[in-house]
Amino acid sequence: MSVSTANRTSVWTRPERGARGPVPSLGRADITAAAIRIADAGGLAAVSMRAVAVALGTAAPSLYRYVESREDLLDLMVDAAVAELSPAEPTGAWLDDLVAVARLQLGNMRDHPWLPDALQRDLSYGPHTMDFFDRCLWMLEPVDCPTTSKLEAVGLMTGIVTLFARATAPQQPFMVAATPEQHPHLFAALAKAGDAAPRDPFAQAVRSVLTGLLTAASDSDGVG
Amino acid sequence: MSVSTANRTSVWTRPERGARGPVPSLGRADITAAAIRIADAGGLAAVSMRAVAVALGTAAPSLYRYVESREDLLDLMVDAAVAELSPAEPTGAWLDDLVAVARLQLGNMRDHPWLPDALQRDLSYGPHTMDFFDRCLWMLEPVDCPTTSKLEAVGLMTGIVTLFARATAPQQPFMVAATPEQHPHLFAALAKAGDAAPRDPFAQAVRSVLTGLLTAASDSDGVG
DNA sequence: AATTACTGCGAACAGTGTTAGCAGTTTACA
DNA sequence: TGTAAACTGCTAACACTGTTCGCAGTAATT
Repeated sequence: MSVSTANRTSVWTRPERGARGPVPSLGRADITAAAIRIADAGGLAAVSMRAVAVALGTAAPSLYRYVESREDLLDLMVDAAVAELSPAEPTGAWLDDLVAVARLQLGNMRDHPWLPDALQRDLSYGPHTMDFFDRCLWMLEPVDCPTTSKLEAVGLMTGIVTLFARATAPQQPFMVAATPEQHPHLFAALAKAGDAAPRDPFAQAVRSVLTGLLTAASDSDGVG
Repeated sequence: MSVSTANRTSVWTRPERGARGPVPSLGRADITAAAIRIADAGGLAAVSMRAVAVALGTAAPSLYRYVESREDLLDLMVDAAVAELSPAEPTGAWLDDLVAVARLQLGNMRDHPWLPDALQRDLSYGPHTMDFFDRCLWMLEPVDCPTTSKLEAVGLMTGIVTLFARATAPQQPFMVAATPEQHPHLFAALAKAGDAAPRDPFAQAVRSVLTGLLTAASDSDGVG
């Protein structure tokens, strides 16, 4: 018996190779590794089928013997990247455990800056991602709340990590000039920027959201 | 005098048209409107220069008389969409004000499902987006904390809204089958899904993050 | 030995953003 | 007014993308 959320065909359900023809010179692992190397260097946009192919010394159409589409390849990349973060076992302090997981994720996205982009697709989770979710749910065992909420919370946590990963990325958002007449508050804010760095907005945000979502929260709906 | 965060050339600094040639048959507003119409119907990927061009009865290269690149067009689209949300004036209750703003944003992203995608580019903010930031900072005037933190908080709020906008979108994340042996906690969670819907995770998350980031937070690092 | 199923890949297709360059049009300046 | 400068609109084209077709070669099955 097994439980799944959909039955779309994906890389994970398709066998890696048949048993009839000549032995393939590549494997999904090779292709995935090459793609990740390219993405680490040049971003997700640099991962074209042709680029991956030349990195492997073959031609682009050959890749379609191993992968059904570029989307498949991106799914493989995500799962391979998620495999790199190995969260510790639960200690019982679920909030600390999950904040530690979030820190791991942030580091993972620093190692692979393309990861946020790859995550925001309509992706299909692979086995390592499933392991990851399972770990997080294990950590959340002491929490008494519906399991759907726990999954939601883990998903939102991951989302927030991507937000921070993006925000810390090299490029700064661009603004047209702010004038004191049209944008008085923004002008004031930009003029005296750099007052004092907040302590740890990342952990702060993660903790806030997790406690907010997973805690009984008697007076939280306020003005609704 | 003015304050800006960068001096990259962008749509906003370039004049809409010169003063020498024949009067243009289009304007940036027309092109932006057409592009938004296409994106509303078919997503951001459907917004190709050629598609926008035929929607306007012209050829693709003509658009480059009004816009320097597709990125420029996307920047215009974002600013036009942001212009549609007109947040109320501050009431003094900053948290409630901002939660209301977040709700407006969420509605805006429901009207324009491409907005999350367009927002997570390396975009350059236009005048309406500046107005929006200014409004938010105005709401945050009663809060005593560094202005950089306020800007960060508004940015993070917007990010969280995009996460929810995506999560509520039609497509469901896909998972390979979860087995009780390999993923015991995930299996249990998926098996008994649908216990009880949480009350309002959106407002919950927004409130949590905002208070977490903007409040003096005497005991917020808790168990750490 | 024949069949079947596979691999690897050159050629090609439909699509993308973008540029070159040209004819025609309007303004600015002499 | 005449002329030069600056602009518009657009056809053709370039370099790129993901992907499919179909063919030659290879290994396992029957």
